[in-house]
Amino acid sequence: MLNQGFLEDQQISFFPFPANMISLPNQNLKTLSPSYHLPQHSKPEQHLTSHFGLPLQSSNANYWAWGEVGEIISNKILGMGRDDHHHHLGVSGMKMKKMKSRRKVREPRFCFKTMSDVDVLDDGYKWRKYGQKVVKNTQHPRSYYRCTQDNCRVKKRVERLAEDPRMVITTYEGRHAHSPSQNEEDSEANTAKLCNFWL
DNA sequence: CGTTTTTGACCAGCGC
DNA sequence: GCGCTGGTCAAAAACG
Repeated sequence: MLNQGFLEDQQISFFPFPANMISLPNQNLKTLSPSYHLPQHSKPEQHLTSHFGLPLQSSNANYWAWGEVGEIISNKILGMGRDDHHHHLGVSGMKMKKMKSRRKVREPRFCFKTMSDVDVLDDGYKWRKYGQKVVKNTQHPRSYYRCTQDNCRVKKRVERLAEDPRMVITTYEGRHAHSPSQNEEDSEANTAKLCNFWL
């Protein structure tokens, strides 16, 4: 049975990503273990299927990948977070006022699963960690990251599979309103490769 | 010393 | 209402 869900009223698309769509720029590969390119056979994890409300799709590529094209309904709280300046005006973060629910904002979200011994894959963007949580029925904590770019509210969370600690689940939420970090000298190549990702 | 991470507390949503 | 759970905040600590 699927989890209650934000998915029920939206269209869902699958991403049986070809391996080359997900592969990271060469520059970044050195930070990854060899096993990153040597996936082993694995089976879809049942609890993940229900968590995301999506059947996993296998491919013969290097990755299990799945996701959605769609939107989620945000909560009705406005003025949260440091990219919103309401709380600098005397409303403390923990005493935020509930504002009238604006038009519901929906954010695209998708996730994928890779085999890697590093938790945070270098995707060309700069992230700041803002939380970590141990979720039920898992032994590895889930980490929450936010894009450091101003006016960019993209978030991602990273967790490791309890059943197979070699696997990392990365979930992106939102869409970047800017290009990946300009610090990398071959950022053009990065952008070229990653554009498949974010479009 | 500016930026990022850590970490416990807080919050909202859900099920009962 | 209460308790559980996942997501977020923010102060302090760590980092470079």
